Amino acid sequence: MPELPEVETTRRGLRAAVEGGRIAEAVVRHRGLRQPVPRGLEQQLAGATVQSLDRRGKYLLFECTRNGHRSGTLIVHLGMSGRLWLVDRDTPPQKHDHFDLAMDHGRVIRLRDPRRFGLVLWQRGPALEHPLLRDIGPEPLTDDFDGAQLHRETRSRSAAIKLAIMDSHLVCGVGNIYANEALFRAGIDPRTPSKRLSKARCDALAREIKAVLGEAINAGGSSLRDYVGSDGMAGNFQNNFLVYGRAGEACTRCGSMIRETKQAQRATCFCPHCQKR
DNA sequence: CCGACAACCTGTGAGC
DNA sequence: TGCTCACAGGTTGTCG
Repeated sequence: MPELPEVETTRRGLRAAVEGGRIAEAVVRHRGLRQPVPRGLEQQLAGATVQSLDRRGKYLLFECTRNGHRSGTLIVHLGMSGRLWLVDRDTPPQKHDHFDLAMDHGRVIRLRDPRRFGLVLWQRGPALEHPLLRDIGPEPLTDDFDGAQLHRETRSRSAAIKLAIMDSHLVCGVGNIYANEALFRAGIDPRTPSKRLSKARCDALAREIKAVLGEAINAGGSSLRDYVGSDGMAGNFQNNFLVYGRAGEACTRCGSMIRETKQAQRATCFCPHCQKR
C-alpha cells in the first residue's frame, strides 16, 4: 500500500487518536526492521505526549513532548508491506505485528509489516535533520515542486524520466504506481531520457503528479492485495488505475494494448500510442 | 557522477 | 496437493 497517498491517508486516520494524547506504553516485538529498532525506544516513548503527527515524503513523524518540552520524534516508515492502524487494547497481536503504541485512552496504534522493510526510529534532534530526511527532495503537493523545478533538476540527467520522478532526492513520495499513472496522464513515454523533456512537458508531468496524488488521497489511497485496517483506512483508488497492473488490456484513451516492461527491476506499464518520447 | 544490480524479507499466485 | 519460481507498494549500498 504505501506510497505518499497511502501514508497521508494513514496520517489522517490516526491523527485524532494520537494528537494531544499521552502514550501509556510502547511495545517492540521485533527489532529487526530495515534498521534495528533502537534500544531504549520504549523508555523514550512511555509517558510522552504526541504533540502532532506529521509527514515528510513517506515518513510519518510523531512529534513528542515530555513535561511540556519537546523530547524527540518517533519516525515510522512503512516500507513495502507496512500498515499502521488502530486496534482496541485487547486485540491479540499477530505474527507480523512488530510494534505498538498504546495510548492512555485505551486504543493502540499497531504496526504490521510482514516484509520488515519498514522503519521505527527515534530522533532526538530536529526531525528533518535526521540523515534519512535531510536530503530528500520537495513535497510533490507543495509549491516547492513544479514543472520549473522538475525541468531544472533533469537537465543533466540522462536516466529515464520514470526513474527521475521516483528518485526521492528530486521529489519525494512518488512510488512505482503513481509514477506510472502520472506519466500516462502526461502522455510521456517512461523511457524518455529526462534531459530531453521540454519545459512544457515537465509542466504537464508535475501537474499530473500533483493531480494523481491528490485524487488518490481523496479516495483514501489504494489498497492492493492484503486487507486494510478499520477506521476508514480502506482506499479505493486502485479502481482508478489507468495503466498500472493493466498490461494486455485496452488503453482507456485509445484502445491500444497496454504494454509492460521493466525499469530498474520495477514494472513499467504504459500505452505505446498515447505516451511519446 | 552514473547506471546496473543485489540486498533486506515474507507472502502469494502461476505453472508444472 | 505440493513444489519452485517470479514478483510485489521501498530504499540503500556496492561495483564497474
